Amino acid sequence: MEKSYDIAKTEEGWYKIWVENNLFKADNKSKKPPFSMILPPPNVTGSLHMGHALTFTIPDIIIRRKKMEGYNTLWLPGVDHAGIATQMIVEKNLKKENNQSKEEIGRDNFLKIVWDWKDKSEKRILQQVEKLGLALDWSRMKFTLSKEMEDVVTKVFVDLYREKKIYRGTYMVNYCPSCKTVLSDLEVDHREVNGKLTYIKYPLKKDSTKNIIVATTRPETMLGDTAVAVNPDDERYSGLIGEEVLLPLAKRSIKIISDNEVSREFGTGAVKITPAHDPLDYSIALRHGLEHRVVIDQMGNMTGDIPEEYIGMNREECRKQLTEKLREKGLIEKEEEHIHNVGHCQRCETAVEPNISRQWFLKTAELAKPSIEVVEKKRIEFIPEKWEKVYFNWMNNIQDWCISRQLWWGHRIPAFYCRSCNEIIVQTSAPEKCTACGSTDIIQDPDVLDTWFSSALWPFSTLGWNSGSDDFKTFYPTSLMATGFDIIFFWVARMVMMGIHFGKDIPFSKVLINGLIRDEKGQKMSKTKNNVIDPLDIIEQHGTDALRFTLAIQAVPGMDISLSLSRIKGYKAFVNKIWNASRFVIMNLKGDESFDFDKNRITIADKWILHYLNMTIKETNTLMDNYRINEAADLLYHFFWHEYCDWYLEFSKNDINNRDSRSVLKYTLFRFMQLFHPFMPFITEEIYQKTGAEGKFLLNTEFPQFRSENVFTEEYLNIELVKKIITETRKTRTENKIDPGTKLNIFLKTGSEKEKEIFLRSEKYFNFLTKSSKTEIVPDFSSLPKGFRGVLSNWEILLPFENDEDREKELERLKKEFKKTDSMIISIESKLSNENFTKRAPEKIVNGFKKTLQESIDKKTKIEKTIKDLS
RNA sequence: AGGCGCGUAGCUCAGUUUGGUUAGAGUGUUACCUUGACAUGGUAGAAGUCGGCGGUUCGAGCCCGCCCGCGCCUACCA
Repeated sequence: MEKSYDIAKTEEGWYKIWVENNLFKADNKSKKPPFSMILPPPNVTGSLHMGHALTFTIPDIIIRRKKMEGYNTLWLPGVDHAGIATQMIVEKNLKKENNQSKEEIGRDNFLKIVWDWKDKSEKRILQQVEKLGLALDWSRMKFTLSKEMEDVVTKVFVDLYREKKIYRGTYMVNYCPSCKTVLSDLEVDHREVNGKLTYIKYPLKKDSTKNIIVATTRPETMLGDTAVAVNPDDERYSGLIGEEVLLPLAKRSIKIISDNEVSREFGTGAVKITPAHDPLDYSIALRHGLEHRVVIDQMGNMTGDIPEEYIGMNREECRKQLTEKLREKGLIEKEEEHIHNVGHCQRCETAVEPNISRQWFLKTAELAKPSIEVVEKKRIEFIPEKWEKVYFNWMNNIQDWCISRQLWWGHRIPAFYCRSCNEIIVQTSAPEKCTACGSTDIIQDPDVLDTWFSSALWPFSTLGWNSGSDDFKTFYPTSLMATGFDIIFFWVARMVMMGIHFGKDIPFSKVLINGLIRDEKGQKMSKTKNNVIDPLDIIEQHGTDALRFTLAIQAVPGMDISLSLSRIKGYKAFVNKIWNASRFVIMNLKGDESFDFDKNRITIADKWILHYLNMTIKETNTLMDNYRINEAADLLYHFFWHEYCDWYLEFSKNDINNRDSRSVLKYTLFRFMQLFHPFMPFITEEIYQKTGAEGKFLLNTEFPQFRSENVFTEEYLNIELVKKIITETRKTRTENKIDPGTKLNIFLKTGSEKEKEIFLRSEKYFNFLTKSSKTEIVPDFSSLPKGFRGVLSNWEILLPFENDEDREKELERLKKEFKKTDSMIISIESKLSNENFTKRAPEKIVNGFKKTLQESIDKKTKIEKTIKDLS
């Protein structure tokens, strides 16, 4: 085996072999209990980022272990067509390369280009996903816009329409003037913007010397005003309700009305009403039967029945010019700096324009009800639980979902309109003639569905729900959905609604929520901040295993992760450590080892590690069962490095000629490879194969379980004692600057016959690890030459002085230790002298304190005596 | 405006659900060591008023209350 671990050599080969050997392939006929997950499909436009690495690694760890535990596992991969994002990119390319717009080449031609582009882009993202080593069943790979998915989407749409849950209506929606489509509420990000609050005088019609002042952040919308509203309880304006004002610049007069939704405190308490361009105004207008005047078009330019000079002008420019004009006319009372929330398009960051248009909506209230119930009843569990609240909060206030988009790339809405009689026909395939009037002049709705509509169906559409497949029967509901908190509303909530409605059951029983990946300063990663860590770079330089382990050990459920390079490097060193420890074991194996070793022929150290490993396995399983992946990773890390490598491998160097000890060495290494395999699939497989796996793969082996035959409590405690004596001896050596290479005669003293026996059984380990040429246990140090002293509870250590100068130093050190021990005794004594404590605390705790106290007192006495000796 | 979360070693973070003996990890840092698995290493250290105050308790990093600082989500105040 090579002296240092070659990442590329190991990580390149195995994935292909695993896939070729169908290791990840699910079996829908299996009698084993199923465990299934659906991969959150990455966007076809995307490239792998750290968020993916985390969201994919954690479930991979889970499913690999589940498979090893004997479950019939399925992890189904897929890719999302990502409506707006993809269309925008391809449109941009088309403009850049051919200077053409999509309208110029037409819908069909454009879509052909998108499909070509999708094929290329998909290949790239999938290659990147593969680098993570995920146990995905590629034979079941799905695409959200494939024919198969389209059939499901269409059927669902038609069914919902027939159930009257999908309807078409004219409402105020969010419109992105840049993407040129409507957006759902969720696709709008509210951001604080420094704006101006402009106070404008609207002169009264009956007496133009008087006016009512309104405050607005968007003066340009005044051209579409159809009223001014005040609160009915606002005394300042009570006499004006019902009066008319002259709308400046527009040569129209509008009424002053009253409405409870108007706040008296904000601005002047009077608000201009622009029903076509503001959601609040829209709802007030509905109540009062006000006219809608559209003055801003879908591109964000001024339009409609407005003064000539503004027509076609951009909304921001118009705001400036119009304000100037008002100022000239003396109609601006004042302008104030004003920070307010403005909706922005999530994709392109353009400020959205509230817009009235006719769109398709999904009625959500009825679907939400059972979806709330299943979480309340814990049929679906959020991990960590706190995300339930977020889910409930949204579900309880859910609004109807605007599902149509003015795009070409997506699932076309299966609605057909008769141009002769305006009949709307919703069905899975295009009608030949109108079902009402028989006309053949029929056109399909040009719009497509929100990308998230197909995503909402993902857990059952991918399993062949439509065709009643065995996959659906075997693997639905799925077991676990691992995803980020940012898409609980977008995706999780909607999957639950659709899953219950169409899948007739919850889509998954657990939702594992992971946090955000940040940089090492806790900042969000973004291209503009130039702090993005690319997982592919990390994999290239430090390996997938190191990246996976770093993510795993840091992934506290639901918490953000600050990812630092130094930490990754630290775990890369750990991977190397695993390599070298394995190298040691493998180098020492002779080929005659057996996992069926003779318990009577193994050493006390063997029993110690078997016991310790057994306990660790038990704890690991408990942690993993509770999705505490990070704690399991931490536990294994510590145990492997600081118990197995630091102690056991050192002990074992003394027992290498014992065939049964070598067997334990091989056995324990094998167990470690199994335990680590879900976290670090590559290096563990490599090492497992080197120890002679005989055609099997780690994933086919049974995950370690607690075994009662490996309980050796006494031996475990004995070695723990010897470890302490060794550490104290080493400490005495290094503290006194004894050359590490020098072999010494070491003298020990103990007050316990029992511990003396224990020690003698492990003396060889002691000699080996303390560089003792000869160890003598003596009843008394007084007849010996003076030396450095180490003190444990029941033990004393003496390392003879090389020369006399050392004595002072030694005294000083002992005094310090005396003080430390003494203060500890005082603290424990005060605790134990408290009757309340001894009476009420559990016996185990009290006894623990008592034991520690006795040990400390012993130690103190010994130090005291030693100090006297040396003085 | 509501809701959620965070504050623990120089830095980045576990541990708090279930209170219990001397609070852990990575990195950094000190001394020594090219010991035959490993210098991506070893041995032994130093380093923390667990944000502040108060309460409950025999006992609080952990439970409760208040305060300070920071972050996020939701929401139609023009």
